[in-house]
Amino acid sequence: MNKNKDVVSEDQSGALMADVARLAGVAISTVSRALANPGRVNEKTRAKINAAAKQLGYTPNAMARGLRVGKSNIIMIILPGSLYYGVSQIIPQVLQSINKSLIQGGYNLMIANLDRDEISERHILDLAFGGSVRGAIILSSKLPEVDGRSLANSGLPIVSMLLDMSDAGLQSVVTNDREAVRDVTAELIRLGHRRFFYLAGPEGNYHDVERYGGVLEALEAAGLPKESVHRSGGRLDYQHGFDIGVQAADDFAELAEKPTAVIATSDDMAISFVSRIKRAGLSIPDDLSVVSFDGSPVCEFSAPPLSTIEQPVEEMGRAAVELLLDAIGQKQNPVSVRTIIRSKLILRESIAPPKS
Amino acid sequence: MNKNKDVVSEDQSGALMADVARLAGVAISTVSRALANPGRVNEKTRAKINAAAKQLGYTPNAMARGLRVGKSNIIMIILPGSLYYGVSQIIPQVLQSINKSLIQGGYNLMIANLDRDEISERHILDLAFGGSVRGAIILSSKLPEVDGRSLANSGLPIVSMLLDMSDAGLQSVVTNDREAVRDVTAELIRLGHRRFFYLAGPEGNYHDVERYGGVLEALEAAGLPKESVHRSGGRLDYQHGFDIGVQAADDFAELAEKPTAVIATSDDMAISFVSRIKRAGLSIPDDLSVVSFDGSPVCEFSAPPLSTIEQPVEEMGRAAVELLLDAIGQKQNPVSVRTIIRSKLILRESIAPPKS
DNA sequence: TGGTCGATAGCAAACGTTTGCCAAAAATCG
DNA sequence: CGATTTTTGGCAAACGTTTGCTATCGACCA
Repeated sequence: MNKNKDVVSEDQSGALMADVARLAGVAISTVSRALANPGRVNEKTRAKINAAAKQLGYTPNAMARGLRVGKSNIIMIILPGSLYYGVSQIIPQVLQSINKSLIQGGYNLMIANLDRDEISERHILDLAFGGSVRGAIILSSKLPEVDGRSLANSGLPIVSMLLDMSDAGLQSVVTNDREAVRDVTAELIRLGHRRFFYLAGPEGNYHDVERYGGVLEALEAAGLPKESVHRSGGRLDYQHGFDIGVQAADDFAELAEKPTAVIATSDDMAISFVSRIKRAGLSIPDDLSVVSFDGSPVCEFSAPPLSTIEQPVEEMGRAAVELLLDAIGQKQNPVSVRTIIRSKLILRESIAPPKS
Repeated sequence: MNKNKDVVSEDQSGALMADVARLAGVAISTVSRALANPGRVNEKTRAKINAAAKQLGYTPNAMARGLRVGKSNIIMIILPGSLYYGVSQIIPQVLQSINKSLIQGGYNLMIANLDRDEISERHILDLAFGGSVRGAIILSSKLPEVDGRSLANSGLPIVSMLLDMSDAGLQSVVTNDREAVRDVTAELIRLGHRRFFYLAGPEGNYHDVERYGGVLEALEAAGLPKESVHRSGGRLDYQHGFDIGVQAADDFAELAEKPTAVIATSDDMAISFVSRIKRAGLSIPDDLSVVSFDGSPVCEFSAPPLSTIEQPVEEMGRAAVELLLDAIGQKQNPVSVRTIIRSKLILRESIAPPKS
C-alpha cells in the first residue's frame, strides 16, 4: 500500500516517520532530530524534511515517543468525587485555567475523579504507576492508597490546589482563607455586629478549619467571646452546597437569640440560605448581613447581590501548573512548600450595620 | 529536603512484566496472557503469576500496551473555549457523568479546549492524529481543521453532545430543545401572554435555531403573528451568559410596548436579566413571567425561584459514551444518528398569568 | 503402543519513536 | 596541504508490551 507514492489519498491511517524520511530522502533518525533538536541538523535538510512532513500530514505518535523516552506528557487532575460542595461553581474555571497553562508547556490534561470507593482509588493509582501520567494536581484532601501502592510514593510530582496539604509534604497552592475571613469578620464587627452564624462545609476539612479559625481570631481580637458565633452545617452527606444552606436556614429558625451576620464557606450555601431566610420573612441586609466564599459570578445577580471572597482560581491554576512543571523539570525548589495567592473581597449590598 | 531518605525507594520506577515473569518462574508472554486473556493459561500458573504481580506491585505500562496494540484508551472531550455561555453551569455534571461511564468501560478522559485560535485547533488535531486518543465527544459546533488535517476525517469516532451535528454526519445526543420550548411557550400563551421577549445565545447556533424555532411554532399554532416575540442577544463576544442578560435588560427598557413573558436560552442570562429587571422596579412574575433553559440547581434559589427546562445531562453523558464505545467496538450502527433525551420542565414561581 | 489432539508455555518479532555511537564530510588551523 | 576539529547523517539498539508461531507434554483413542 505504501510502496508507491501514487496512492495519494490514504493518509488517514497516518504517515510514519519512515514515510517522511523516504520522501525527504534521508534517514529516520535525521527526521527525528530535525523535528525535535534545533541545530542538530543542517537548515537545508530540515527544510526538506519539514516540507515532506507537511505534505504527508505527518503527526508523531505520542505513545511511541512516550514509551521511548519513558515519560508521558499527560498531567492528571484529581477532582473530589460527587462531593463537590461549593467547589462545583468554580471547577470549570479551574479546569480551563490549568489546561491553558499546561498546553503552553506542551502537556495534556486528564481528568480523574476520586470518589469514596476503592475502584476510583485503584484507577488513579493505575494511571500513576502505569506511566500514563507525568504529574498530578489534586483538589482533594485524600491521597489514593490501596494494596500498598500509594500516590504519595509513586514518584509522581504532585501539587495540591485549593487545599493546603503541605503537612503531607505536597506543594500547595491556596488562598489566604484564614486571613480573608478574619478581615471580613473584623469588618462586620466594626459595623456593629456581635452575634454571628457560621455556615460550615465538611467539618475538619482544611477550608473549614482555616475559615472558622479566621472567624475566631477576629472575635478574639475584638475581645468577643467565641460563643458569639454559632456553627451550622459540617455534615458530609450533601450532594450540593445548596443543601447545606437549606438545612442551615432551619437551624437558624430554631435559635432563640438571632445572629445578625452570616459567614458562609461557599457561595452555594449562602445562596440557598438567603433564599430560605427571605421566605421566612427576614430581609437582607436589614435583618441579616451575609458574606460567603468563592466569588462565583452568580453572586452579583442574587437578591441582594452577595458579598463574597473571591478565590483567584485563574491565578491559582497558573501557579499550580508552574510549580508542577518546575518539579517535573527537576528544578528541586523546596523553597516554599505553600504558595498563597491572595483572595479579593468583593463587597456588595448583602452587608450593612445591624438594625438596632 | 528528601535527600536524607537514603535509597529506600526501589520500586520508584515500577516493576516490569519481566520481573513478574522471573519471580513466577514463567515466560513474559505467559504473564501477559495470564493478566489479559482468561482461559489461555492454566489456573495454577495464573495464580502464581497474580501473586507475583501483587507482591511486586506491578502495574502494566499503558503506553507500551497502547503502542503495541495500536490504540489508546483515552477519550477526549472537546469543550468550547472561553465561550461557555450558559453551558458553564452544567459542565461539571457533564464531565462527571461522562468520566464515570468511561471508566466503567476502561477508558480515560482527556480535556481539550477549542478556542477560536489556530493553536488550539492544531493541538486537538495532534491529539487525534498522533494516536493519543481513541475517540472524541464534542461540545462545540466547529470541527477543528487546519493544514488539510481535519477532525472529520481523522478516522476517529466522534459523538456530539448538546449540539445536533447530525448534518455533519456525527452521532449526536441532544435534548428536545424545540419541543420543550414550544410546549413552555404554549403554556405561557394559555396563561394569557401575548407578547414575548426571547433571549438568544450565539446567533445561528443550533440551540438558538431550535429554541427560537420552538417559540415561533407555538405562536403559529396559537394563531399569533411572529412579531409577538422580540429577540435580544445573539452576540458572540460575551464571556459569560450573565453579560447577555444584563444587556438584554437594557434592551427591554427601550421597548415601547413591554412583553409580559421572557424566554431565555440559558439560566445564566435569565438570572442576570431578572436581577436587573427587578432593580428597574418590575416584579416577577407579576409584571413579567420568566422561563429559561438548563436546569441549573441555582435556579431553585433565585428570587423568585426560576422555571427552567432541565437538560438531562447525566443521561445525555451516559448515552454519548455508550454511542462512542459502540462506534469504537466497530458495531457499525448508523441506525439513529441523532439521539434525543427528553428534557424536563421544572415549573416554579417565575411564571404566572399576565397582570392586566 | 504409536499416533493424534488439546492445552500450555516460550521465542521472537513487531509497534513508532529517540538516541548513543560511529563514519563521512566539511570546515578550520598550522 | 595535511592534520585536527566540528558538522551532519545513518545504523541499530532500546522502551515494555502483545501475539503469531512453534515446541513440549500429557492424555486419549484406536
